[in-house]
Amino acid sequence: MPQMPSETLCRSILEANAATISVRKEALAVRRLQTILGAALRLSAERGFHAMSLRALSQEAGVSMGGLYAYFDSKSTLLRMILQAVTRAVEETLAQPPQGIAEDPVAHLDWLIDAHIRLTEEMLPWFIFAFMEAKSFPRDLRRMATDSEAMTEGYIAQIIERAVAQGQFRADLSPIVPALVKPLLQDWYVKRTKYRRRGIGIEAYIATVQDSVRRICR
Amino acid sequence: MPQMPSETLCRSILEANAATISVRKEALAVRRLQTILGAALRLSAERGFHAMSLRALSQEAGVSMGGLYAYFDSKSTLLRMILQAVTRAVEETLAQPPQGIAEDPVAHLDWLIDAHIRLTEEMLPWFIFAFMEAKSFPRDLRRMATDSEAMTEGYIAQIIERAVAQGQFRADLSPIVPALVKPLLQDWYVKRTKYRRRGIGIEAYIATVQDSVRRICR
DNA sequence: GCTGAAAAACCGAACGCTCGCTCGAAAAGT
DNA sequence: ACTTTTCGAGCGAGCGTTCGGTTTTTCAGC
Repeated sequence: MPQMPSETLCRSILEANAATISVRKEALAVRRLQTILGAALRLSAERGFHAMSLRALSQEAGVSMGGLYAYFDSKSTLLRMILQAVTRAVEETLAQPPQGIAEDPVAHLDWLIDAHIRLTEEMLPWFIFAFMEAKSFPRDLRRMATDSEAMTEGYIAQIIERAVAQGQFRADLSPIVPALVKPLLQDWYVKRTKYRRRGIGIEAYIATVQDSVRRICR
Repeated sequence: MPQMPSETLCRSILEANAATISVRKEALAVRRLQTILGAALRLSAERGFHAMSLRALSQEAGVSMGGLYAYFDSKSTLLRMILQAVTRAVEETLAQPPQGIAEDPVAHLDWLIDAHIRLTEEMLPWFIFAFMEAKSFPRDLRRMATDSEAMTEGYIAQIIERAVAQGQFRADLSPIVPALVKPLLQDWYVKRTKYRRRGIGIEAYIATVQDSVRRICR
């Protein structure tokens, strides 16, 4: 299973949660976080986060029960860590389009589709986790997830608007269209098994989504 | 919250699970099933099926613990009941297109989109449940869910193929396109809250999806 | 229409088990 | 010697499930 530089990822998680993590040595903490979070994602993928017991996590990660609690103070904090990492990754990625691309809305839209799908590919287990678990948990976390989603849709809507203003997209476009792009991006990781089984690669998928969105809007 | 003739639905569930339901009087059993399943869907919507305790269900439904077990022999049987009802509803609906519509693939596709979205609207809590819970449970149930999804996609693929053969859709259509229609149908109930908040109605949503799919394919 | 006993439906305390979480002690690191 | 990290048995709570007893319904015989 492919993975983002999970060391970088875990280091930023460590920073964000320094208050609740009692291990002081950074290098050690980062390494441990990687194994713990990796194990948590693996087990959650099987039967869901709620069904994953901390005893099972302890065994899978090779860390004792007490050892786990040096890295989070409750199971739901563990959930929060993962969800925050995912939303942060999306925000950081989409906020940094390549120089000058914003001037050509159609190219910008193509880039956004490409960047989003590739990001979810790099962090596949993280995104699958976030998508599957976000619904069944505390208010504030659910808010965070929907806010993040709204942000993505906002980007898309802005780009489309600009394209309409420049006459590159048709003017009578339904205001619902920006909302329909997101599920097309998500399907790549939500139904990942299906696409893998059919031998559909990421390049072909990206190209199809880009082409479809352009056809809808033109 | 709107609902399908839940009496009819529960009657068919009763038939299908007659073996494990110990209550003999049909009218009574159907009524009770409605309240139990209704309560189960309501509670599951809050924090997920796994997080719903049977004690909470017992209270919400106004039926004792022992009383619940007259209608299912284990919590996962309850899950099976709901999932089966949903997949059956999809199968029955899509298998019965209006007379003669199959001859015009484009009209057929419009009808399928319309019928699918309206069905999920009628049975909203059921579909939300199936979508959110299907992943975290036994192999055979997951198979059932993915098979049902594959069936829907199969219908779509067939219709598109016919439209291509008749020259109504372009011949160089990506084979990925049929897969992309399903998430557009699903978004209506998966992100239902969002659309409700924005005041987007089912008619507008259906029209946008139909139009988008046609534009992708032409 | 009434009665009474058999059948059906219903109840909820109790059971065994697993859960998230704690904490005093052992081990490792410096 | 002292701080940091790791350990895992043990705690109370809550879970799904059971089952002996109670209530309600049914219906034959009068």
